[in-house]
Amino acid sequence: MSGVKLWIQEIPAGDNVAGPCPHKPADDRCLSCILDDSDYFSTLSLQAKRALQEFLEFKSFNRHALLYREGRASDDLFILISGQVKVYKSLPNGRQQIHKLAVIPGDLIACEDLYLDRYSSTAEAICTTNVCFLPKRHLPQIISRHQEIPDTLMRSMARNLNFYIRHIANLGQKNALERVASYLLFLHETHHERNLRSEELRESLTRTELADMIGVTQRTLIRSLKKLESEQAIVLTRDGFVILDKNILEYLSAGD
Amino acid sequence: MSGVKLWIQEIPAGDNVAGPCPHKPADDRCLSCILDDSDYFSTLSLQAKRALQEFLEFKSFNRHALLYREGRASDDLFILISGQVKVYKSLPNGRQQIHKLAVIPGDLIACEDLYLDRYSSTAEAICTTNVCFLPKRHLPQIISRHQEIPDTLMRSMARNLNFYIRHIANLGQKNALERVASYLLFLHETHHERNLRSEELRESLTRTELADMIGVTQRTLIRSLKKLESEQAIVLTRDGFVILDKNILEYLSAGD
DNA sequence: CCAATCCGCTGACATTTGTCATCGCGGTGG
DNA sequence: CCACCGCGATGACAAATGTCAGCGGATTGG
Repeated sequence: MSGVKLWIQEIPAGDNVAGPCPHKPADDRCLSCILDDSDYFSTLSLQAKRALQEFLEFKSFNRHALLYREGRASDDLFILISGQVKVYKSLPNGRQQIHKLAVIPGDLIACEDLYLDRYSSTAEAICTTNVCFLPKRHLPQIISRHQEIPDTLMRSMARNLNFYIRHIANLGQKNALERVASYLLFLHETHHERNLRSEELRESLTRTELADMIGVTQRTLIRSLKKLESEQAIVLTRDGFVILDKNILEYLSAGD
Repeated sequence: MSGVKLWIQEIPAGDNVAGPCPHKPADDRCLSCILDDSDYFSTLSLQAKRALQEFLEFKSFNRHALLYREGRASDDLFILISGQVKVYKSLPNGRQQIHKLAVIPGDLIACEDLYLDRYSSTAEAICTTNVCFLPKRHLPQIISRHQEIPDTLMRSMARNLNFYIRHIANLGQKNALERVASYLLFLHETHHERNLRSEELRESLTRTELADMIGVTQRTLIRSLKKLESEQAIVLTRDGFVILDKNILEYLSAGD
């Protein structure tokens, strides 16, 4: 895999601490701008950013393009810049389970495969998406020089673990309606986390994808959405939905 | 939380590489013996082990005792020495979802809460269990001195991520029978991984706990076990089961 | 020895979820 | 403009799963 080189705005020598990049608006090809958007990487020192810059490359994917495929040699780690990526596992019976949506810039993709020879999942862009990728073979070198990097990775992995645990609890103990309500609330949170204003939450997944994420069939998903609508919790719109009453939604997501 | 100090067998100066501890049989209070059993820690250098030793403490728990409780201040990281621990999350509706069983010596417990103020789950001993715990506040110091430590932690976290992803796929896309079959196969694998010989796999969870793990009710779990028995895949025994035909089990775990 | 308890197990029935076939809308390309 | 296709949506029915009440064996403690 190969891509476009990234660069960092030159900053007066001696300025070693992290800080917002001077570009206004942000430049998609400037590593500092990219990392400033990220929860994890924004606090990296300039040196660490420079070290990353040396090995990071930039690449674009269109809808339905695969970042990587389950079973292929696992060579790279990905950092989301913009767009959305779904990561899923295929089962012997042909079904798919989406276990992760990367939507927030800075989200790390494939960190679970860091120590595996082959990717354990498939990652697919669900809209036009920009990422940078970091060949894994360079990581030991980067890590040995910059202790902030493993710390950053560990923070990201720990956050992922918590996300998965919540997902497991939802899948294991909630019925379809509760799961759908939980997902909509989750979407609402990330929406705010990204500082988006609009009342309407745009849904980027198809009904079938959403069903594959929350572990039900499309039929059941739609039944649950209708139920939420009839309970006045949400309104379905053209390509998304609006939350009418967050309390009702929370009540329905908990189940009794 | 406080416990008993661990120690390391003195080894001639200059011997800096990792190696099996000379104790035969292994000594439960000797850190080297403990770590030798672990996939992750066994390769640590002697210096790193010594650094850990300084902060690790040993503690025992009886069945049903809690290592920590969801919502309490998250101060420690745990390493399993012997016994078994279940880690679960409680939901608003009163149900529990077990997301992790620590059964193999060296298993890390609570690493998902490393960067959180409070534990996000509850950990409970399901039999007499020995662990050591490491106060999190000492980690930055240990990490800055020994780069192998974050690497070890990351390996463990990556493995956990993969385990969770598989669990999510099972919960989301398999029916009860397939999940039960998958779990039994998983148990069979860990059994071998621990070099246990007996044909009979001892089940340490109650039916209800097992149900809480695979996300079904106890009623459904038993239905599925009976089905597996009637298909000649397994035989239920006094306190465990025997796999009669691994192929049948694999076939049933895949679903078509 | 008995009572109390925990746990595995079962039947009967209600509810949820999946399956399958089908319809219709909206976009897209010839 | 029309044919095609992907996607959302629906009804009817089948299958899986949950709920609840209850039985009985094993263990524990008096």
